[in-house]
Amino acid sequence: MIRLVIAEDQAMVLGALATLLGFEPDLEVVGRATDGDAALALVRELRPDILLTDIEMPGMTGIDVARALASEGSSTRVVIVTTFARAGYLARARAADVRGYLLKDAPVEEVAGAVRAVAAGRRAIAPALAAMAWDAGADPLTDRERDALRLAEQGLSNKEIARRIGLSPGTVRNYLSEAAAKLGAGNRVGAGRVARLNGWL
Amino acid sequence: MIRLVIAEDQAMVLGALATLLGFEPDLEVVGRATDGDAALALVRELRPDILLTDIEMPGMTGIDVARALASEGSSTRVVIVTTFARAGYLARARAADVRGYLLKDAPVEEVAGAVRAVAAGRRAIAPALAAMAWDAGADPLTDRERDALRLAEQGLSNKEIARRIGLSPGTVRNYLSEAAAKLGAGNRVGAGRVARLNGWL
DNA sequence: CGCCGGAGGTGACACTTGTCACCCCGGCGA
DNA sequence: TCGCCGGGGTGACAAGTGTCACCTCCGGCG
Repeated sequence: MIRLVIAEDQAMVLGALATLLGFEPDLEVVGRATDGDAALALVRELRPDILLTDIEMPGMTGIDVARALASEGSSTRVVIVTTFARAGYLARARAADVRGYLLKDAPVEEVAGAVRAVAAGRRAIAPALAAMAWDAGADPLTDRERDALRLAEQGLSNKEIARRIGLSPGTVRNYLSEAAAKLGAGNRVGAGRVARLNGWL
Repeated sequence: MIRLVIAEDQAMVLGALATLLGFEPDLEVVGRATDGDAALALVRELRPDILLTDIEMPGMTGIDVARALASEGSSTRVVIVTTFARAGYLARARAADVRGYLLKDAPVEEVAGAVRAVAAGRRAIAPALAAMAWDAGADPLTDRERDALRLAEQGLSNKEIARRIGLSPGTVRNYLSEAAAKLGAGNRVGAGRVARLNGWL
């Protein structure tokens, strides 16, 4: 019997997934969470074989949870199920020792298959993802550039961004200009789009 | 027996929903679609009692489909299930004669309830949504402002936006400035954020 | 010790945006 | 007919942004 905790912020999807996976004879859903912090607590308490989690959730992301579990040597293996096919997410997931990465585009049956594969010590990466990761390359941004870009995305001016991250406005301009150049965009807005699309923000 | 077509672009969610609703004794899922155009074709062909649809899908949105059905006097009633609690979406849905509007945050059971209510001629609006629509007010943007904002969001310059929508760059500046003022933002980026958050884009 | 490299900063210049006042012109109702 | 919108446009100015060359500081490291 494979014991499973599921974390997913959309209650409807969580409920549906839990119910369907519960029908599988060899799977048992022992816990559910609707945010990252609850998921982490639940995994620590229940020590399931597998944590099946979304990435985008209130509080900790699924990747944050995976990283936390990895760093404390938890025996629970993590499978990520997410909406977004973004190369950067996959890269970060791999770094957090995530064993499975599926898209919500996939049929439900695939989830059960992936859970079994990962429980058996194998990996399960959606093929579309694997291909995309190949030709996407690594995140070219530095931490500072990422910070600046995240704020620029919200419409803040150089001056305001500078105040928030404790740099001078001129440096912020330089960073954003540099980021746009790296990402092949003409300005901060385009740079933000590209970075977000690739899962680099 | 209530006959149902479900449209939803995430195959996993579509499958889960269809399976679970199929278990309800009084509901029958007669068709599934993963994009708006397919959903419209399917509804025309099968004439179900209810179309349960997401908003954001490739091709036509769920609201577009609802509008098309309403304009051709279809007897199929539309229930929307979506991720986003955006007042503008709800307003447009109402204008398209949509009878139910739920969030994926809600538990699965609510969907069956809403489908039954709508099939019986009643309405079903998620309470959180109803409240939000109340204090959100109407979309303050003109069509031109919306067009310009949509392009500005992607990082295009005034000149490029002007070329695409056939106006002069100066006018585009005026529109974006006006839009930002209406939305209480300091610049086009902030204006884009606010508009998107409210479902006005 | 001296040098290097990277993080951060400055200043200058061109270009883009934001703001505002004002113009043109094709309806449309009085 | 007049007048008065309202959509679209112009021009000017201030502010913000993109680009680039060059500077400083500081922590390694040969």
